[in-house]
Amino acid sequence: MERAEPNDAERTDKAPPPKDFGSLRSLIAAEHERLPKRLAQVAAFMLDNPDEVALGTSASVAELAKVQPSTLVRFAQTLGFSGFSDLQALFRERLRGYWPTYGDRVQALRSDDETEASHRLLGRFAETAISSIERLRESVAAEDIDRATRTLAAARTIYLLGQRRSYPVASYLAYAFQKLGHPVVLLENAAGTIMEQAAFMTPEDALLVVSFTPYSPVSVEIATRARQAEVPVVAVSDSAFSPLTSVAEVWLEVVEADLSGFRALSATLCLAMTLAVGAAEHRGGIN
Amino acid sequence: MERAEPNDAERTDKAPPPKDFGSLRSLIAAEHERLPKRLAQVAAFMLDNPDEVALGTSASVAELAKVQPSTLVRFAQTLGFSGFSDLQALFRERLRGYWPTYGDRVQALRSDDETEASHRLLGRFAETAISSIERLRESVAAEDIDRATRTLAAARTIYLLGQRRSYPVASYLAYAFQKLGHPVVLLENAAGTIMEQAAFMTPEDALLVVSFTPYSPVSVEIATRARQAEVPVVAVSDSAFSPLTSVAEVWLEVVEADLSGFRALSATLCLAMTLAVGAAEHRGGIN
DNA sequence: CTATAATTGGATAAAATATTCCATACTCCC
DNA sequence: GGGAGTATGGAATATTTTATCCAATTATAG
Repeated sequence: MERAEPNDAERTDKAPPPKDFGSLRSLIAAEHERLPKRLAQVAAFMLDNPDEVALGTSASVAELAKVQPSTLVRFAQTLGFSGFSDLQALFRERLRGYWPTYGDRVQALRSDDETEASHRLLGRFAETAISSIERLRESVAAEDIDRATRTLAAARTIYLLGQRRSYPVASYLAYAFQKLGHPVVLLENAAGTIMEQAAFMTPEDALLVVSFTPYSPVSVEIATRARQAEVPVVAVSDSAFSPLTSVAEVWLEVVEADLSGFRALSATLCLAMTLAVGAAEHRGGIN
Repeated sequence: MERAEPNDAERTDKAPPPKDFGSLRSLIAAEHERLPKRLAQVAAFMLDNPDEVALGTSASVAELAKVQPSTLVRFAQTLGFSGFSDLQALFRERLRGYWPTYGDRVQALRSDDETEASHRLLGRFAETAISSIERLRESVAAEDIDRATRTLAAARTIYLLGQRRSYPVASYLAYAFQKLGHPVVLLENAAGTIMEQAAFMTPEDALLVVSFTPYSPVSVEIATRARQAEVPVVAVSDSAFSPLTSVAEVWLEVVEADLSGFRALSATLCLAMTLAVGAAEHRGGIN
């Protein structure tokens, strides 16, 4: 019987702070009206300028919101945080891709019952895939896609190259281009004849190479030779480091989120489809 | 005549620092090779973890990059910045407006409709993929995933089967299981020996078959024989009408949204990853 | 193999930043 | 209009974070 006010849901100093940005945002919106003037002002500012709150300092945010830094701290404490920094952490989390680390996920998996865990796992992969795709959409330049699809559309035969993790992408592209009626060769190392196959490329063709860290030496070698033979090269890769960036005419970046040490392909396949269909459209249209 | 070294393009302490994230990134990539070990390590880390650099402190970044904070400062100074903070400012600038990209959006919209069309195409594929993934998450039963992963985990060797459009999925699964340390055989029709390969399956193994309409006769045939030989069969398919549903012990449904006659694989790959990692979890952890 | 230069790690100083505290101003009720 | 309770601004303080410096190590040239 220690609680003084069990009757009302009034927010007190001891209320627990939100744990994710979504809840925080709802909370700020809800509290906005019942807060005193300056604090309400802060609430409004934070809802309107989340990036500023995430990236600024207490002083810079205070200045833009036209309040004192101490008011920010008070505001955060009113919401249940220990200070401005804790609140800011949630704003920053939103900016970060925020994919939970593997360690966190294992805990989540082990804690609940097994069946539940399986579904959670799917949920995690789903979320990760969605983030990667959204990131792709924002980061890839329209111009690059356009140049890539034009290059491919102009090719007599498209040579596809992808080893290891990139192989599924290459094989999907082979399927797609084939279905779209574009002559295509999927370079494979099955019989160890990949270099010989690659030697058939001419400047009228094009090479579409997909490669991620750690870069397959074979892919790099073939791409380099293609460049020397003046074969147009389009590269899909995951980092500015890729040795491919220097040999490719067009270079498209896809960053897939890392989960448990290996990465998905959802975003990469999205880009792959875009390239295939985009090239077909340039070539004379499929619709 | 103040400049001491007008002759060479060597990067000195007085070289002007980049002014936007793009140039910075190129610069880091370019310098990477000629930098000493630790500084190169920092360069690599920064290209791979831009979010971390933007949001972390020098100490946290240093820890993740496995260097000393002072090394970060030195790195920044080598690039022409006054310190780590200045360099970090560019990383933060990129993050600001990461979600709503006003500047980029304007850029994307400018110039001809041609380039815009390309970007639209990507946007459409992205949305399609996302909705497929979300549907997958809602429609798949946790119990089915659990049964599927258990079945796979129990298998001595996992046989993978996927033709045509499903082939990239099968090859991705082969890669994933291999990396997770689970013996796996990817059934391929390269030399026309696929039936013979499939005949090696025993009840201690398992068959994971991926097949979509129109169903490949070969896949159905192999799955049916596997069933007769009492080999556990896990099927991934897109409709309850699939001939696989009757022969499989566990059957998982994935419906990929259709876009101008083209179906993606994003959701299917999501499920594939879940199966691979889920099975590894059951088997006793992947790390 | 030695000498010299370059690079690195870690401690320490400097700066920036967040939080607390308190006097003052404001508001609401009597 | 006066007084209790609350809110606010701003300075002082505590904390965190960054930058500098130097000794130890490693690489390089002779």
